[in-house]
Amino acid sequence: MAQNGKLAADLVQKLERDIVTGILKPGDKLDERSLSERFGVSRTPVREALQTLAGSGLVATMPRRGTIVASITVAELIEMFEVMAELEAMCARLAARRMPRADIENLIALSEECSALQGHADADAYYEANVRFHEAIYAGCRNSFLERQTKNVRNRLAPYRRLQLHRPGRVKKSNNEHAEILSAISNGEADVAGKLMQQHVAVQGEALNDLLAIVPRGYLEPLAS
Amino acid sequence: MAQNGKLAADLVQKLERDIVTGILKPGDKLDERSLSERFGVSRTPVREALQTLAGSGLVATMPRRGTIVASITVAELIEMFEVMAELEAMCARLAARRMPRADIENLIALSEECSALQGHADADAYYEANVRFHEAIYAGCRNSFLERQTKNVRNRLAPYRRLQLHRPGRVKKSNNEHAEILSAISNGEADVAGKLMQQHVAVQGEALNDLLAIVPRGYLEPLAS
DNA sequence: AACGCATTTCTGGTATACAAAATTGCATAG
DNA sequence: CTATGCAATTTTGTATACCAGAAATGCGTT
Repeated sequence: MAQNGKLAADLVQKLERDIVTGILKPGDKLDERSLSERFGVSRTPVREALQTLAGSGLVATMPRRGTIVASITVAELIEMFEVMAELEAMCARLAARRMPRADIENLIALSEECSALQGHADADAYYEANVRFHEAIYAGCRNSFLERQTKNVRNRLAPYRRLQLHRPGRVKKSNNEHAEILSAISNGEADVAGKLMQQHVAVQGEALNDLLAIVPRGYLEPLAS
Repeated sequence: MAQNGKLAADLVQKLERDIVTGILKPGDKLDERSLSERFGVSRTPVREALQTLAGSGLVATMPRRGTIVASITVAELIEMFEVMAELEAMCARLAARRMPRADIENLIALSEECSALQGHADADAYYEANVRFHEAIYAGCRNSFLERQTKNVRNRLAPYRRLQLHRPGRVKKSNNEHAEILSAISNGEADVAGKLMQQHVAVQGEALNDLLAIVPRGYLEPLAS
């Protein structure tokens, strides 16, 4: 997609990984000089990388004020989850119609992987398995543009989605929903799969309040923006 | 969003406009030096601008091979229209639920503007009115993230959508569909509005063949990519 | 002691210079 | 006459130097 030079491309990947995995948190400052020293390159590729990341929305740069890991407002968080739910629903609908049998078998395996990690102490392990399950469905929609678009929004929401796991009972409920979605896809029930996925991903009602309650300070912009 | 320096931001706007309005066509080469001379700036802001445009997908840059106005494959074209239809459908669904009365009045005016330009000689005039009608619905969904996302995909499809108008009979059919969509939104029938919009935007069956038939060479990448 | 203004310093924005890679054209050989 | 390979030129990628604007700090005044 956004192919820059080799150095810049490397930086994009590294920074992206650090943001998505939570090493870099929303609001963290990304100083050009320190980054260039840390990676042993000049400021130019660093700027190109930040530019690319700004394009995909993972970082925000204010003119003359520097670049930070994107932190969003509560309103944007709600908006993005609303869109995310609908994008994933579309993936599920299309997957129900298009996913080959072999890939569905694989999806079953990924679902079982999630179940196996249900009570696991390491929340990250479940998170990763969960990501693989969802990505398998993205791939199943057989629309690589939709797949990229969906992954992009998911990346931007990653810091916030990660928080949801820590809510007690969430993992078990999530697994049950996976099973239902899987069944709908397997039976080719497109609309059912879409609706279930939409509800699975959407954050509404109490769940939204719970999420907002555990978002650390700095993850969200103050109201005065 | 992607706030770069003043010069770069200007360039982004200008180039974006030229691409969306068709002055720059898919496959056109964007030489850094000529652009910098033409706009009277150095290569740095030009590169930043191209970087940003690459992020939004309007241009494609291959390492050491330069930047061109993005030209897509037939497969991508189909994929993008599929997603576009669904994004606009979501806008319409939400607009049916959330659009204030005053804005609906405005939407009616825009619809009439489209109708008035139906037989007009200047196809571009209708195209612009059509864009305003659709954008009013994007705004009506009251989800600015969805609005941005939808506009982004529409921009990328602009060079191809523009071609559709030239198909005889299309404009009249389009106007009838507008009226139906408008009515559904006005009555708060979310699912109906969504379904109608999805069908209005989707390019399928014969319409797809017609579109592909009039796409000029260079607008689509050769199969060997 | 506190508030406001000026100066300094730090960081981002722009320009330019340099290096590396790719394309193109010419020359030579088959 | 054509094809292949080498060289020259063009163009991108990276580094560095310079400039401008914003934040921070310190001094003076009230």
